[in-house]
Amino acid sequence: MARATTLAEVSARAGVSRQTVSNALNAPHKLHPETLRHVRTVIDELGYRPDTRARGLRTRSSGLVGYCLPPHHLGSVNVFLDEFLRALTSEVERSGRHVLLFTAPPDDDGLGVYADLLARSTVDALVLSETRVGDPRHEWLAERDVPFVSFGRTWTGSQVGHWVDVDGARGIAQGVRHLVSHGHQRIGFLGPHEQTPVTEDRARGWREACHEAGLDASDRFLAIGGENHVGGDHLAAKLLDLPHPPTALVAANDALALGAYKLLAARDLRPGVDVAVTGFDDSPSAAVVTPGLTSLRQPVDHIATRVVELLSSDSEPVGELFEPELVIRSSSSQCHSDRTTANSVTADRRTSGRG
Amino acid sequence: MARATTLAEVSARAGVSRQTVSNALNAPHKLHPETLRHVRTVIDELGYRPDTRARGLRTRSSGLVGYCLPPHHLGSVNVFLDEFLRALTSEVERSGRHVLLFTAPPDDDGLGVYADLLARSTVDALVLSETRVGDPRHEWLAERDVPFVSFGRTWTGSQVGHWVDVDGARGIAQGVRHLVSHGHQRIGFLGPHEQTPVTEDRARGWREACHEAGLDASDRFLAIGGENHVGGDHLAAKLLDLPHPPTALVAANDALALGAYKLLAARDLRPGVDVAVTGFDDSPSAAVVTPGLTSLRQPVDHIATRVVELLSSDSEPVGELFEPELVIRSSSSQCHSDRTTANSVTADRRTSGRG
DNA sequence: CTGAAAGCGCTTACAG
DNA sequence: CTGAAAGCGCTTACAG
Repeated sequence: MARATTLAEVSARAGVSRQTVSNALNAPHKLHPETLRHVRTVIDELGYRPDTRARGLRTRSSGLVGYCLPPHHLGSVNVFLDEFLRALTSEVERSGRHVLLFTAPPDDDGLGVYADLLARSTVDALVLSETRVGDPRHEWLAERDVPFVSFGRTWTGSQVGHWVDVDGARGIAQGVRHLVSHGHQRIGFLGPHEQTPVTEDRARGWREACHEAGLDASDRFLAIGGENHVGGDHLAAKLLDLPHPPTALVAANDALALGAYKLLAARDLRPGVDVAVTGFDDSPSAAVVTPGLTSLRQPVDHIATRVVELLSSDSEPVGELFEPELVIRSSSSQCHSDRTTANSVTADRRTSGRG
Repeated sequence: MARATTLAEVSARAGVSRQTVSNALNAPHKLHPETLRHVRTVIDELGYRPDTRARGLRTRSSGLVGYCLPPHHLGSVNVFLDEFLRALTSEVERSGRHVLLFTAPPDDDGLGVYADLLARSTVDALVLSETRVGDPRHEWLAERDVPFVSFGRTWTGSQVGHWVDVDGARGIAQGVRHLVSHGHQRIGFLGPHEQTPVTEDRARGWREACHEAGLDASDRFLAIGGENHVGGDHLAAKLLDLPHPPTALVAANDALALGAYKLLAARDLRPGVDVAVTGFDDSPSAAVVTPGLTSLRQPVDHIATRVVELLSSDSEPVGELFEPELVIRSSSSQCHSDRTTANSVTADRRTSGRG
C-alpha cells in the first residue's frame, strides 16, 4: 500500500510552513485568502488528507464511535439491526467520524472488552443497545466519564446517561385502537417472557387502550410465556379456545404474530378475515407474508439521528421515547363487521390470481 | 474521559526503561523471565494497554478493516447482513483488529470515499460486498496495493484480487434434486432481472439439474422479470397457468418464493401440499412463515472466516465458491406422490392445532 | 538483556 | 499572518 501524502509534503510543494497547511484545514480564517486558496489547490492536487492516527494522537480523539453487535437471536431488536446500523453509520459520518463494531459477552465479563477499547483509546464514545434490567454498562461508563447514549432503557429508576427508546405501550395502543375502529370488541394479547419490562410495557399499552374503549382486558385475554420469539401458535390457541374467543390478536413481536398465522392455517382460518392479527417491529417478514402483517415500525432513522446528537451533548441526561408507526396491512384491515360476509371476500380472493 | 495509562507510566512504576515495557508486549522473548514477570504484573495492576493511534502511527497500520454497508433493499444479500457482520466482526477481532463501517454511493463516485479512507490511513484493508458487473473497486484497490477481499464476483473474466462467493448453481441444483426425490416431474424457476449474472447462475443450476433428471428445463418453465424481490406472484401465475403447470417452483430468492405463496393463497392452493416451493438465502422469514419455506442457507460463518484469512494472504489471487446448505421445511417436503391424498393431509393439518 | 534517541504525522501554543 | 518547536504515545534500530 503506497504511503499517503503528508502535511510536510503539502507544505514543501506549496512553499509555506506546516502550520499554514494545518491552519488551512483547521482554522482557515487565520489565513490570508490568497494563501488559503493556494494551499487548498495544492491539497487538492496531492489528494492530501490528514492522517487519522496522527491527528487523533494529538487531539486525544479517535474519531470512532463504538457499537457492540448484539448476539444473534430472532425477533424484536435485531430484525431492524440492518436499518439501525445504516442510519447510525450515516449519522456518525455526518459528524466526520466512523462506527467501530465490536462484540462482547452480554454478562459482566463484557465490561472487560469496553475497558480494553477505552484503555487503548480505540473509541471516543459508545452507543449501547440490547440493554437489560440492571445493565452494568451505564454506570460503569458514567463513572469513567465516557460519552455514551443508550438505545433502550435499563428499566431501573436510577438509569444514568442519555437514552432513547421506543414507546411500546403507545405503539400497541395504536394497534388496539385501529382494531377497535374496525369493529373488534374482543382483543387478545400475545407476549413472551412475562418478566421482561419490554413485554410488560407493551402489555400495558394493550390493557390501557382496551379500557379506554371499554373492552375486556383481563388476564383471560392475555397469553404470555414460552420462548422469546417462538410459540405464538400455542399462545394463540390458548386464546382462541376460550368460550368467547378474541376476534383479534395483538402480538408483542412479529415472530409471535406469525406463530398465530401458523395456528390459524392449521385450523383453516384466515388471518385478517377470520381473526385479525398485528405484530411489532415491522420486520421484513411482515411485508412479505400472506396476508401482509400489520405491524409497528420503529422510527430507526429518527432514533439514530437523536442518538448521535446526544452523543456530543453535555446537557443533563436526557431520556426520550419515540412512538412507532402503525403500518397497516391486510392482516387487520378487513373490516370486522364484514365478518359475516367472509365468504364473498374469500370468493374475491379466489379470483384475484392474475392469469 | 480520564486519560489512559501510558507506557511511560508503566516504565516508571516498574523501574525499567520504556523499551523494556514495549518488549514485554511486542518481543517478550527478549526479556529476562524475571523482568518480564515483573513488568507484566505492573501492566496488569495499571490496566495498561498500548494506545491504538500511537502504535498505529509508528507501525503504519490502523488495525481497522473497512466494510461498506450495502444500501437498504429487500432480499438476496442483505437478508443475512446481520449474520455476516457478526461473523466478520468476530473473525477480525480474532486477529486483534476491528471492523470499521462506512457508507459509499454504489456508483463510481463511491471511489472517493475509499480514497478518503486510504489517504487518512483510517483502514488497513477492505472487505467488499454488493459487487456488480464491472465493479470498479477491485482494480482501483489493486492498483493501489490495498489488501482487500471481495465477497461476491464481478463476473468479468479479469477479476483481480481474492474473492469468495456462494455457488448459486450448485445450491439450486440441490433444491431441484430434492424436489425430484419427492416425485416432482415438472419444476419451474422464478427469477428476477434477466440480465444479472447471479440470476443466470441460479437459473443454470435449475437447468442443469433438470436435464440431469431428464426433466423439461425449457424456457416454458422459466419465469423471469419484474423487480428484484417483488412480483413472485405474477411469475408464479405465469407458470401455473400453463396447460401442464409445474408441480414445484424453485425461486431465486426467498422474497420471490413468498410471492408464490401469495398467489397460491389467492387460489386456495397450499404451498408444500398442492405446489412445492423453495427459496434461496434462508432469510428469517423462511423459518417463520406457514408452511416453513425450504431454502438455501449461505454458510456465512465459513465465508467470513475465509475472507479474513485471505485478507492477510500474500498468495496469488484466490477465488473460492461455497456451497449453500439446503434447509428443508414443509414447503417442499410433503411427498409429491401423496398429492392424490392431499385431502387426508389437510385433515391432518386441521386437527393439528393444539388446544 | 537494557537505556538513550529518533521519528511516525499531526496540532497548537509561542514568538516574530 | 507565518515560522520554528514541542509533544501526543508509541516502536525500533542502535550502542552499550
